[in-house]
Amino acid sequence: MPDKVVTRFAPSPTGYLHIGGARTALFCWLYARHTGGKFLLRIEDTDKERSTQAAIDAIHDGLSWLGLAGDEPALLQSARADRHREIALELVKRGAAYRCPVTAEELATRRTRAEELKSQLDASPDMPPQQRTQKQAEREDLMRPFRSPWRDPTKPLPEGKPTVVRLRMPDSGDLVVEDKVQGRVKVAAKDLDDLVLLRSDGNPTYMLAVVVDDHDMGVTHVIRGDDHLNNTFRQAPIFQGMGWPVPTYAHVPLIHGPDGKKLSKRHGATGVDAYRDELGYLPEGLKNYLLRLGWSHGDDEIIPEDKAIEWFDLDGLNKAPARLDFKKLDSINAHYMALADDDRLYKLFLARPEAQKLSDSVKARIRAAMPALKIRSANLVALADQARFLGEIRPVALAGKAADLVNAEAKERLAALVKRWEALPDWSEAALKEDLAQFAAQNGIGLGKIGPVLRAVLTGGGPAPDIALVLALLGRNESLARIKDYAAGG
RNA sequence: GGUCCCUUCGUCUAUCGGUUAGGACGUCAGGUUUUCAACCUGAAAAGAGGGGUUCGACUCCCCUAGGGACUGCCA
Repeated sequence: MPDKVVTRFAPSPTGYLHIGGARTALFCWLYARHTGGKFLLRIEDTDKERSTQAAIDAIHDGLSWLGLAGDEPALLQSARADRHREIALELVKRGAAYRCPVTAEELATRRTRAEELKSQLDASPDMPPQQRTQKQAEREDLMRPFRSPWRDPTKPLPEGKPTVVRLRMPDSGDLVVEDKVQGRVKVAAKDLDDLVLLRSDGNPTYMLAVVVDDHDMGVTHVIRGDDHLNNTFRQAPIFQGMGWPVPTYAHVPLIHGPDGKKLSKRHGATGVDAYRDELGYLPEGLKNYLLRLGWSHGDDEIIPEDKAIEWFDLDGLNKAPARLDFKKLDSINAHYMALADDDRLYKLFLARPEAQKLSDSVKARIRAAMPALKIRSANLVALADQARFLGEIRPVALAGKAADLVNAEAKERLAALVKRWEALPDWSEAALKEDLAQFAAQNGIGLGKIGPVLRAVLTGGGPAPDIALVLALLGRNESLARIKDYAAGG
């Protein structure tokens, strides 16, 4: 009987939920759902500087927006320091770790010396060969993974000097991980250093905390960014030192910006809150896109949540990092926009800054136009842009291309038309429909050309309105053909 | 520098030794719509390079190049 799957998402609070983190959270969540297991949350808040309550709230906020809340209340890593210490000491007792008096400063000096040597070697290519090889040897020695002299248990500790607890890495041989995404990965033990588990002030390090927490939470599958792949070889020996089972690992590639470089602030949106607030995406749209980024199920593109749960598996994950493509995000989100409930979209629209100063009658128009607005908007920003024209009824001078479409007489009539519209308490279906048809017929410009004219007149050259939008405003989404019939038939 | 990971159209990807290398987004052309959008049809567009293994390689192995991660008493 295999144990129930337990996955976890363990972000450190940085002020927002990173889009890449959101994707790994999604994978963890989907895998738990797919297998009927549990999805847990842990906040790695041991860095007191960064870990404010606001930063933690931001993570929860992003996750709940995406519908990825944990199955149990989130664990705060900082609250478990005692437990971590306990394990560190147990590890020492078992001989899997040891106390070491070498200070951080001493280690830093080592690194500085190595860099010094490198710049010396680089700066003087004509250095005498003997001197060169000597310096190179010294440097290589310094660059080697750190093994403390005190890993020898018989070496006595200096009196009164503070110590750290270091992990005793295996002396030789290879460490092997069967990663569900990356396959079999092997690292020689000699390339790993004896990392610190407990600082000299008695506080646990990340490497220790992760392992203890994962074990205590019963995590069976660690699905995380592949920037942690190397860390696996530092963590597995800790599990083994305690005689704990090592979880199954799946290291998913990171998301890169459109230019192929690691996603960073300069690419624009890195936090999911920006995708929601600034870019106006729907959570289901963003989720579907994120899922397809690095994972596939044949040729399927639009994958609703129930299908995602049914189909998701670690096997489908790609090994290469994927680039963000906003055009494709738009296209996928557009599907979900068209599917979304009108009232829901209307509420989302009302919450946006664009909607703040609109009058009630304009809002009513927009609500009425929602069925047409949503099918032509890839996201809420585009929707707000489309809706803008519904709120900007005002006569302005014809300009640009639109002016060529009508003669002087027509312009006058149009001005009158607009005046009449403005005088209306609200746009009634009959009035507007009639006016449109009449205007078109009188000017012989065809209903189709009314679009640009309207645009110039009503919005002063703003966003392109759409004849279908005008119709939607009337509460309908009729075809242009019907309007033509109407105009022709009188 | 060391260790590890990655590499199919511009982008996301399918292919799990035998295909005219498929799909999606984007792009371009045409059609429909007397605007835009939407929609329909079509087109261009890919196995990083070099060696092997094999009857046969995008697929397996090696090398090179290019990207990335880690290399802290940060997480």
